[in-house]
Amino acid sequence: MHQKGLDHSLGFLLGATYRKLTNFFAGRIKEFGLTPEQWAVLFRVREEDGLIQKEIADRAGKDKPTTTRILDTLEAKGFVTKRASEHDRRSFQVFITEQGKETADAIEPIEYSTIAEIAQVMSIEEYELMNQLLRKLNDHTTSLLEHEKEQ
Amino acid sequence: MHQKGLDHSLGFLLGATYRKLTNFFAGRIKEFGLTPEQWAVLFRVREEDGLIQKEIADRAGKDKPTTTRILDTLEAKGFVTKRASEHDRRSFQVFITEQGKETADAIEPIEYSTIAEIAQVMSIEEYELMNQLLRKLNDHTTSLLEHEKEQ
DNA sequence: CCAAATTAGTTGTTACAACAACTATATCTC
DNA sequence: GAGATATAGTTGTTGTAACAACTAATTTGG
Repeated sequence: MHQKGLDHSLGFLLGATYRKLTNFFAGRIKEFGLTPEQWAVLFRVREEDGLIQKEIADRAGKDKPTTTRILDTLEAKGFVTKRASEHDRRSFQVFITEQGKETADAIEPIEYSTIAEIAQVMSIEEYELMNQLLRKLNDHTTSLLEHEKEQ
Repeated sequence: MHQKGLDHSLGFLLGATYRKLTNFFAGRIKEFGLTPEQWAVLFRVREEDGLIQKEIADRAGKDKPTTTRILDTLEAKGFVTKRASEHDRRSFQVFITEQGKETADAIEPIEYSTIAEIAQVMSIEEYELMNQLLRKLNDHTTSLLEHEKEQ
């Protein structure tokens, strides 16, 4: 891959990096029958049992349709179960299953070691700084997007 | 959006940031009938006329199927044309049309100003550093991935 | 110089993401 | 408390990405 002028855009660089990192991680967890995005959602379900889908969507940074579909997949695979909420008949609470818990427990250390492996090229200070800058960018872009939609 | 514990993973942060940035930019160029990914490909075609698809794919950081489909879309919209290569009958050369050139000329400054607007939250030094770190990460992950496939 | 390997491109499939439109329920306001 | 509004979730559509399987053409190596 030449990727001549790869740096023509920040978005390009961000996208390329994200995809490679995701693909690398995907290879590491394929054996558990989960994609990185399914893992991101399962992680949130494990974080707090009984969350409703809207809350999971918010925490996972995904929109409602995407969350619905990923949760459906996770349910079909037996990693989570849904139950109609008693307080609000519009919503469903999501619970992790035994199988889901076991799988999550197995994947979590793999995630950490994968990040460690990938971040090997830089010092801890650089890594922290990059995270901090990315978060700044993320927050700023979020507010720009929200501003836009208000109009 | 709470995004409680957003930082649980570098991949998560990278993905969320990339998507927001892309969406923001998408809103800015929608009027030209192009998505950010289509723009990324058109940019490469404009960069050098007569490239074959494989070369465009490499430069755009996309795989062959994705490039084929995006180029088909660009051709259907009248931004590029394909012509069978005379040197190699397997391949097609891609050329930008007048309409494609005009559109690219209009979008390029928008891309720059969008990046400038988004990067406003940090200093030029921070921006350069972030780019450099991302590139490091990108290169390292690329080599990890290539390593993996050799086996 | 010919069979084997490689390369350019396409097509099919699965998974996400964004957006819009929709149903059902809940909340707000007068 | 009834109508307007907002919210939770689903479904449909389009675009992109990854992977596998395929065709056709080219290159390589004995």
